[in-house]
Amino acid sequence: MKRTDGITLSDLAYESIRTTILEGRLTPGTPLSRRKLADDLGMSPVPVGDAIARLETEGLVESRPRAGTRVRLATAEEILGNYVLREALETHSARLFAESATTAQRKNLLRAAERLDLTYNSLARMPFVPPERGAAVERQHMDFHMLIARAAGVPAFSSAVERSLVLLFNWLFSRVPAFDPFPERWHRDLAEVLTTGTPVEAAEAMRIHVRFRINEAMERSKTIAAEPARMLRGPQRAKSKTT
Amino acid sequence: MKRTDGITLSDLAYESIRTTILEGRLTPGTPLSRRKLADDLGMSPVPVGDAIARLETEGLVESRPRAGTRVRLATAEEILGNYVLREALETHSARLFAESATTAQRKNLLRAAERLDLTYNSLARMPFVPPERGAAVERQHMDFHMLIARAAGVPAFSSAVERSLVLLFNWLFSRVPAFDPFPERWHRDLAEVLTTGTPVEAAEAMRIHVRFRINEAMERSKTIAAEPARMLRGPQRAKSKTT
DNA sequence: ATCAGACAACTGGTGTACCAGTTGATGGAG
DNA sequence: CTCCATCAACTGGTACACCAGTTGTCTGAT
Repeated sequence: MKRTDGITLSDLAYESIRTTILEGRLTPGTPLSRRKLADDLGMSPVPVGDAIARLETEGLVESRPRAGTRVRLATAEEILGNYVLREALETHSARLFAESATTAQRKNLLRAAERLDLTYNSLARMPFVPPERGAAVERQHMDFHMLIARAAGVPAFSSAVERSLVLLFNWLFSRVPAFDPFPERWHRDLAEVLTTGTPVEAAEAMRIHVRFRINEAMERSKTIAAEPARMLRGPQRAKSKTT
Repeated sequence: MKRTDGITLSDLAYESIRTTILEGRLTPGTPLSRRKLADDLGMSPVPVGDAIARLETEGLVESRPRAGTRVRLATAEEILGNYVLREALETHSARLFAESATTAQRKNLLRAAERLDLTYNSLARMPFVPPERGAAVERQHMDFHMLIARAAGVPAFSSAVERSLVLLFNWLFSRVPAFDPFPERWHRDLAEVLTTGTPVEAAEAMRIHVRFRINEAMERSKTIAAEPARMLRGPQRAKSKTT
């Protein structure tokens, strides 16, 4: 997984592009030119192409062989599929946390939950949420979940959780304006079960948490499906000649 | 994830190398030369390097920047970490199967379980298991688990399960001689719970199944840890000069 | 004004060349 | 005989060049 040795240019390009996308500074649909990126990063197109290939397997980017590469927004099916995956990973994550998190980790989680709920509640009171603010809070939300996943101390596991979350939150915060109201103590209640409940209770609490988001996301996807398609994929040419 | 368009040479190389490893025809420790592979496949080293990079993120291959690439055997920690991931994925897989598999899928699973147990039992009676045979049965075992995972019909999910299984079974069937005795009806019993039990029962049955393998694998890793290291990683040079 | 057709610019994929770093064998010193 | 410094051969990473395919625009006919 991780290069044990010094980092390569390809790694550098990968990290750079990835964080740029994750921070929302590169919105879905934006075309990415291998050569342009190479110029910006001061390297040749080859390592950039390598990095893009990696991002493609992560689903963050879509590249059609000779027609360009763009930042990708997952399809509704994909998000749904990803949720299935996420339910598997996060319920287990919650179970492990309840089983074996240290007291320090539990305290930490409770604090993070409190902060997160505060943020969401303040957002809910705002008439309009600027995009950067929305992206920032989704990132905070993601960090909350990663706090739980990382507590197990198993990199293979937490990185799998991360991949799943990245796909989702990238999708979520690409369409920030409408924040569905969250329950006032949504994350605090969850954190409380995780820190004081049994592993099974923790897993079930997380399952409910995740499913709440599924429904919300699918609800949104309906509104979305029709409208931004034109922006995301370039027009398809039918065919050339009849003869 | 999947190239929507026609396949590239890089894809071809990836598939080729991957299946070769998975079928056990390329055992861990085998050095892979980008150029040699390129010659064999009739292409240039570039797409091969691309393929190798992808295999590296999967953990099937390890490449040190200018010192060669070899087929990789996961470390014991990694296998343990992977098992955590697998427990998450497979218990959910079992739950989903119990919830929503069709009757055809259920029948299919029962039949596969029967065949698999038969194979394992016949293997257990053999005084010596030839490596190819061992690899073949592990592949059959993997197919059994994939049958469950694929029933959900969610590619993102089943491919995650597959990645996890690949890492594990690649490890398992690289060391075939010692087959721990499995319970006579090990998989048949599991399949029965999955097809007739409640989702929760199915998940728990799978959890036990997976944990059985964890213990077995960790037991083995002790015997292994000391011995094959020399074969897997080349000797490290200390340093050059004292001056 | 509309639209089919053509075209120039650009895209990603790949072949070739080159580089610095690593390796394992070799040969000489003790 | 043992050991270590040396070195030729090979490795993966990267740059550069080139290609076929796609795109969006611009043109000219209707």
